[in-house]
Amino acid sequence: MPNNLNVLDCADCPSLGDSIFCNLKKEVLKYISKSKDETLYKKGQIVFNEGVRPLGLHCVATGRVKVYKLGVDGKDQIVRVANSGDIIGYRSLLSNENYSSSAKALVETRTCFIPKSIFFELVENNNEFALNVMRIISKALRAAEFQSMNIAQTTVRQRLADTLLSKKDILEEKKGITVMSFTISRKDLSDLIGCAPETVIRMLSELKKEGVISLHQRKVEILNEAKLYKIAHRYS
Amino acid sequence: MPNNLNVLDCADCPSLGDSIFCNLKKEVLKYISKSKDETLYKKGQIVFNEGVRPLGLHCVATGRVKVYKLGVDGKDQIVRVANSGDIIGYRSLLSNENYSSSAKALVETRTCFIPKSIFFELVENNNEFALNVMRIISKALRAAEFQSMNIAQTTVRQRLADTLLSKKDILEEKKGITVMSFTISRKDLSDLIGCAPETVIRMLSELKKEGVISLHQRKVEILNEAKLYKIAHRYS
DNA sequence: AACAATTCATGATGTTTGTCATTGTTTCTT
DNA sequence: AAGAAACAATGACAAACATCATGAATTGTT
Repeated sequence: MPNNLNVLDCADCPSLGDSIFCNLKKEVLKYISKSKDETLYKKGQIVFNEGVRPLGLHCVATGRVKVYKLGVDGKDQIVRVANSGDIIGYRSLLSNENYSSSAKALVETRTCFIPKSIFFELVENNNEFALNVMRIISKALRAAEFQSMNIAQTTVRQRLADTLLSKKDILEEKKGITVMSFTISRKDLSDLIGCAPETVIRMLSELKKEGVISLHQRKVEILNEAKLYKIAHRYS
Repeated sequence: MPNNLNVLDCADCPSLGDSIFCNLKKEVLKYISKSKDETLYKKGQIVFNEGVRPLGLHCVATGRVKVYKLGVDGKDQIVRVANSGDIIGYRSLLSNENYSSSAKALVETRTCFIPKSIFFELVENNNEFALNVMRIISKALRAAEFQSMNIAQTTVRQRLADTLLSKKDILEEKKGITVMSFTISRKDLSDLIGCAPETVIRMLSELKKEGVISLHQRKVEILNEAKLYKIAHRYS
């Protein structure tokens, strides 16, 4: 069971700058802080479940959460990965529907829960905030539409390369040198890409043989970024 | 070249009730009408092109428009089909990006163009309107996320059945009896489903052999709706 | 109405990817 | 620290689908 805390003021949140709350006034932030509920999720814990009625907005303060749809026989589809500063569950809230996806903590994660009433108060009375929300959904929509085309028209190898590149900003230190590496399970990778885990494993082995990446347990390290771009057919 | 007209007041638009403008006051509608620009597109004409900067909002008054992304070598991906009352191009407008997809008239289509400035005036000053827009994007996002999972996890046969069912409300008259039929090219069907046109043709032939549909040129008629549901794995 | 240009339809073939089975490895639990 | 459970890796095989080629039908154009 997740722990409930109630400490940090939104104004002091380290992720404030990256969030849709970035241009809200101090007093508004105080008001939100009073009504919010901070929660700590351990790795693997569920933040919310598909099909359930949303009661408010979840905001990732620290950690990482995967948002995924339940597919046929355990074959989930990861819709997006939310990092600190990101909000989750806003789509269902806005269209007044039950959650169309579930959310699960990928690592230890701290979230803030803002009740539905407060969220709609903000949306309805604060233009800047409403526009921020619209921009967020717009970008999510662009990404989702791109993803459909991507799955329909590219090979697993291409998508894998693309996904690895999109994760490259998650840097890790290794003997003082910053390397492009990150930790992810094969199942999560396959759920992101939209294929069977075995296929991901095969493609990873292939890329490893080609010297493009190295693998140590669940840690993937990018060795040849340029080649990865070529494989992904991305030129940026 | 599309014809420019300027006649109908938004308040008299037959699609008003189905649109995001449905709960705007008469005087607001008059104000929009004054600034808008009505255009007639013949079948196959482009409404806007991917990569171009949006200058305003397009609203489909009558007709049907496909919104699609350019994929690799001519393999487009249809994002959605907009009917009368639907708005198109709002996503790019809101996130202040160039169009991420193109729009083309599937049949003779009449649209109204509302300049960017007027659209943002409405969004910023009219809460009801802003919420309508949010709901529209939210639903589009839900659909797009579902589509990703659908393409990743279902067969072409399933998706074809699903797509045919989703078009069944486009009824046509046949000797006085209302039948579930509609006209669509194989290429458009394949761009919707995300596969090669030959595969769609094969699956259509299969369904025809099984007596589930009948084909007369580009007209598809649903003969056995129940079986189509079964094939699509939809139980609603 | 006749021609050109698309689109439809179908077959043959190859690629990509999924499924199932097996073994080794890692991680979790007690 | 040991046993159980989950995950990773790989092979063999099958299914789904794309591609290419060809001819027929349809549509658009003059």
